[in-house]
Amino acid sequence: MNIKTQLQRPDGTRLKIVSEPALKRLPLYHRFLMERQATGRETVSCTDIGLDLDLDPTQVRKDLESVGIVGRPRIGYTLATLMDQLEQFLGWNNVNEAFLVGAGNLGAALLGYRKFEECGLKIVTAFDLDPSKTGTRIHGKHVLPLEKLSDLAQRMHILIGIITVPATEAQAVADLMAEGGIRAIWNFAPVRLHTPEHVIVHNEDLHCSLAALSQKLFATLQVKPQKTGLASKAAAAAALSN
Amino acid sequence: MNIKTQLQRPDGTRLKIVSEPALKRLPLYHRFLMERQATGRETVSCTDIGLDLDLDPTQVRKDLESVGIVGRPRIGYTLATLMDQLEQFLGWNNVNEAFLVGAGNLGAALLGYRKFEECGLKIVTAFDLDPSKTGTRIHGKHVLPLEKLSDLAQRMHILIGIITVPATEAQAVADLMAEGGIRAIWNFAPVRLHTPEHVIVHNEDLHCSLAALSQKLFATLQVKPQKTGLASKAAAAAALSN
DNA sequence: TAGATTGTTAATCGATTAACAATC
DNA sequence: TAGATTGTTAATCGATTAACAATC
Repeated sequence: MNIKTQLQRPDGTRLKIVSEPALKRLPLYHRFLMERQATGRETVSCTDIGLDLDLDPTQVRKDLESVGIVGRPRIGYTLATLMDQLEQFLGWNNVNEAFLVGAGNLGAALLGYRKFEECGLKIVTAFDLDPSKTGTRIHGKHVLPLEKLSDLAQRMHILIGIITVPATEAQAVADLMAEGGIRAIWNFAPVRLHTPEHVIVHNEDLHCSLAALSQKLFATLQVKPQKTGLASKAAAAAALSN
Repeated sequence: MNIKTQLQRPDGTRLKIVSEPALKRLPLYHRFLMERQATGRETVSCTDIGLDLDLDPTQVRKDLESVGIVGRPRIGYTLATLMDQLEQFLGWNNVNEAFLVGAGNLGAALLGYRKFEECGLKIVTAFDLDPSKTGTRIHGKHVLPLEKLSDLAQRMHILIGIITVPATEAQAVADLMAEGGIRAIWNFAPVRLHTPEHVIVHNEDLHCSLAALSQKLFATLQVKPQKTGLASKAAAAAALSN
């Protein structure tokens, strides 16, 4: 079956294919709707959304359409309904249990981040190689020895794995996850992982992201020399002389 | 001046404009080269790189070309030279000092992450509103009260700010940063920030990223029912029944 | 009704991929 | 020389933006 065609779910509902850029915008829309809900308004237009998020209204409309959400000409979308539909589509009403491997600084931060649960992600257990960490709890969650991962993942039907180990260990962890039947890996280690075809990897590579940031900054400093204050002028000059 | 044209730096060197996707791949190339260096080989071809990173060789070549790196037909690129050129372009030989605001879990994790320094990012100080945190040190770095940020940023010519506060406070922090002459914000809070035109924002929104991941997982489970083991079949079935 | 907003099709833009000549 | 690999131009693909009719 072509991935481009609309898929049929077991219950007959159609599953729309939404492009990744569009997908990443949906949570932004939802967030804006929450703010707007506080104002008491009951409808929104794509113009409203686009204005706040600095996006083309047409793009917003296309995104909503791609998810199968329809509005009413002249009126826009009903706020509450739209929020529901987005939550539904994003799966925020369900719970996906996940394992996290690597109870270091970053791992601990993710374990302590409660907001993920609102997005349907529940990190249930952490794993680590370091015996000084295993057996402890971090933010209330058990840290188990790594060798238990694969077996437990299978028995608990865990589908999502989060990798926050150093780059050198990441591939080995990914292998264990694949072995345990995990189907999606959220990889925070700065390496590209090789996995079996049915295991998808989503890279959160802060190094790459940082490279993009520095470069954008550098380009900006070149193109638009600051015009506002002495201090900032000096700063820009200092940066250029690097 | 059109941002699309090649820019001229004060020293006459041309500054190439590289697309963001390409930019984010450059660190991956560098990483592969480091691995390869360990094997003792002295040259690489785009095919080698593409094979390891699962990228089209033509794309690799285009990326390198866009940065102004040239190779030799039939030979490829000299490993050491290529690494140097990438580091040069990415600015990893210089140091960019940065301020971080929000000494919570995530903030602390970033403060403790030494690898950023290899990429030219040095987080020099942290800031927080919480008086129980200010005055302390995290991973050796001072945590100062937020009100000192703007003034200090100006005096130290800090150009990069990192935001790891809750969504509700992020905009206020961004305003302070802009006031302090900061020109680039790495924003980990799940909100879109509004900043003056000359301040660029790079969003690292894990919520959005998670949405993309869950959705990809969901789509994969629909399209390719697992064929390998009983356990994983059960897992997939369980997920579908959600 | 008039006008704002959706729905939908077409145009543009940019990035990726393909093709092929140049070259070491 | 022969063949692998770069350099470079063209084709494809997908996402964004523009245009405009339908509609409440």
